[in-house]
Amino acid sequence: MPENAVGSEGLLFLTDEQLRKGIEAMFFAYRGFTSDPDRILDSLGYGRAHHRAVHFINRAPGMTVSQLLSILGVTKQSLNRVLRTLFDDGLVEARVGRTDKRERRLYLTTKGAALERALSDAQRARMRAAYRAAGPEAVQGFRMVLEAMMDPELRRQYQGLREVEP
Amino acid sequence: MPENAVGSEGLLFLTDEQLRKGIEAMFFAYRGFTSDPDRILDSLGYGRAHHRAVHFINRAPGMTVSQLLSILGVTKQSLNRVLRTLFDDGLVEARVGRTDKRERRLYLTTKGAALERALSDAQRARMRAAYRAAGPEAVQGFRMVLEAMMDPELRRQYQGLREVEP
DNA sequence: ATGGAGTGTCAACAAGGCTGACGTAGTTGG
DNA sequence: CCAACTACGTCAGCCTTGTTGACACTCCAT
Repeated sequence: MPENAVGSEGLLFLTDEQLRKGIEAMFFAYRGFTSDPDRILDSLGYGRAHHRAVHFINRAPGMTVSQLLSILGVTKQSLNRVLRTLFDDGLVEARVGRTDKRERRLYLTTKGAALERALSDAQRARMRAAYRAAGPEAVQGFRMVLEAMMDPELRRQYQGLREVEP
Repeated sequence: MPENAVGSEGLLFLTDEQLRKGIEAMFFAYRGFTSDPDRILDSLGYGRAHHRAVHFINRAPGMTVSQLLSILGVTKQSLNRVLRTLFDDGLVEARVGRTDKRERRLYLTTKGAALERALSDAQRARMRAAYRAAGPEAVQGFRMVLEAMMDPELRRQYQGLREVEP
């Protein structure tokens, strides 16, 4: 891309035009990013909120409700509406905390894990294709810019997720 | 980042773990990406939908309603609700098309341009900081991956915006 | 045993998507 | 010149997902 050339000393490349391109790239790419899971979710009567919940419960099984709340950054009323449908449909189950019995530890059921897999397969396929098309160094850069763009608190959530014992 | 090392031949890096990291990076980064404009919009009683409209009208002044519809990917009823408030508040004005009088060409007013500037300044500041932190090659990679992640039709929208004559 | 934390729930509301249907002005093709 | 189509607006109604405020319950910790 000669017209898009980046100065080798890395000072002149921060024009408003470059920044605007980056902003629009985020906008359009995010649309693509969510479109495949959205189709699956739609066909099942779910929305993105369900996807997010299922994703992070799969990511860190045994998570409590308030941990999930803080990751998702929504109110508990909002999350609860979603969690309830997931319970009712048998995708997620809650087990009472062992040491603290007020807590409800969240787990995917077999059925929930199947949905999670379907959703993430779709999303990974797109991500894989994009990674392949762009190449390894591009992927490195992609991740670096995204991490730098997060709020510090969110960056901690991003880096600090681990499995929790019930 | 040694623990994150990418194989120099670029074949082994597409593990599920790498892909999952990329997916979550998109999720958290997008939250950061929208947070600064969101604060400004909130204080004025607007939402993201207003931001998107104002952004693209600024981007390609003289755009018709249906062009904007196709870029935003929403229904006209939805867009109209937003446009009406922008007209009423004097941020956007519509001029009847010169050759085709059915068309309404959209322009920002001085006031609208001021809001657009405030919003994009905030967003650019974050983007600039992320770019600086990540470095020029990272920016290149960032853009490449994002472009590869877009739907082909959206990619055309992304690349093909230009100013339109009324 | 009392305060506070973790959770559920009810009610009410708003933004911003959607569909379907209809109207009006203006353009275009036969 | 008229019929058909296009661009746009609008009304009505629905859904998801977010919000606030209030209240109740269980349980942990001091």
